[in-house]
Amino acid sequence: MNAQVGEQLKAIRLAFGLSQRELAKRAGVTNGMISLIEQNRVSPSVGSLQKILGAFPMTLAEFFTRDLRGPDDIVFRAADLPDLATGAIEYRLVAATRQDRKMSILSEVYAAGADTGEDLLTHAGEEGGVIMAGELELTVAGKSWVLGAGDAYYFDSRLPHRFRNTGDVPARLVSANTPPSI
Amino acid sequence: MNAQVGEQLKAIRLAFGLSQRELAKRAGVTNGMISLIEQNRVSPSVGSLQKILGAFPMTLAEFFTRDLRGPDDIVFRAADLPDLATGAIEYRLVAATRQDRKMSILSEVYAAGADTGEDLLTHAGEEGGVIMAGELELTVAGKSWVLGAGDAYYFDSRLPHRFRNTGDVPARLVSANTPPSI
DNA sequence: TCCCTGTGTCTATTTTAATTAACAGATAGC
DNA sequence: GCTATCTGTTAATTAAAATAGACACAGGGA
Repeated sequence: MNAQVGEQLKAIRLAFGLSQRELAKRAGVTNGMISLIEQNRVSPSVGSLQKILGAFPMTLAEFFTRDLRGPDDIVFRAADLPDLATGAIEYRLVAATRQDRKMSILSEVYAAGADTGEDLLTHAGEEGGVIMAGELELTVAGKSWVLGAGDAYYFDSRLPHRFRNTGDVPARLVSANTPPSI
Repeated sequence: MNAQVGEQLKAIRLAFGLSQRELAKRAGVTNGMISLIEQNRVSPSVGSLQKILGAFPMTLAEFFTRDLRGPDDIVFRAADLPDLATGAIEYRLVAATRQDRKMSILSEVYAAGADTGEDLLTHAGEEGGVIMAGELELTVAGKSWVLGAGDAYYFDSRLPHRFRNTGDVPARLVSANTPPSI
């Protein structure tokens, strides 16, 4: 009789906005069983639990790891975003503490003249972003563009690339990359 | 009757160099039970499985995650970003034409009062974003927050969610989601 | 050879999980 | 108020998991 399983299942069910009967119907089990499990009055077989989780859908691995990563924060205040600054470039990572993120979202500020450097970046995955203010020069695979507010980019991160603020005011952008490179 | 559990337990037991009887003794269960589980002839209750794993020791989370260890355009000008607007919400998708994108990056503008609606959204994947201007109310799994410029969010897209501009000026944000939902 | 101790498997029994079908409380509509 | 429909809980029954104990096989020693 695992003391955690009941509370865990109930929390997930409520997060998905389902009633015991609704969940039971989708999972192909009885509502009574959901009730008993949530009260920790029975210890479901892993087969049954798997069947139930299938309704969300969610794997057993996700179920049992869910609260190991603490309460999954959803909202991150501007002041709380950790700054991974390297010199003249400010990188603020969204959901930095979240385990197993499928992507990284960054709020970036390039000071005037800031540059990722002559040694071009290459790494696995894809990345893209939208420029919010200022001017930013992007170089990918030998080509260069100057991007302004509202402009955007997207490319395969394996292509050698570089970002540089060629203007005289800070350049701001929001970028994302997957799988997470940070 | 989970087809994986038997093989998984057997592999771990052998990795620890234990016999069925030895494991059973340490776990406080019978050797016959270990035998039946390893043959997938029964689906152990999570309580029993937990008891057995306690002999290694190993958590349920570790048990179920163990084998989970397995010429495009680059720049898009603001004016060229296709607008997938639906009513009062403007969605501009970056790299819309790119094949097999691993994520979607969107530049969004919510007019005052704009709302994704009472029917909460749920879909596969993860999503996150950064608010650039205005105020936006985010509701996820029954909780609500009001986000301002610089604030950010990140959550599992399967959780029912909703965006709403509760302010009187347009709200701007950049969001990303993976795998692409658009 | 015989005995001992180890291995994993299997049957009959007991215990527990899961189902069925009912109950009581809350809410909405007539 | 009454009816309909939702919610979660629960007693009695059925189905399945867990136990106890026996079985067969293998490898060492004496």
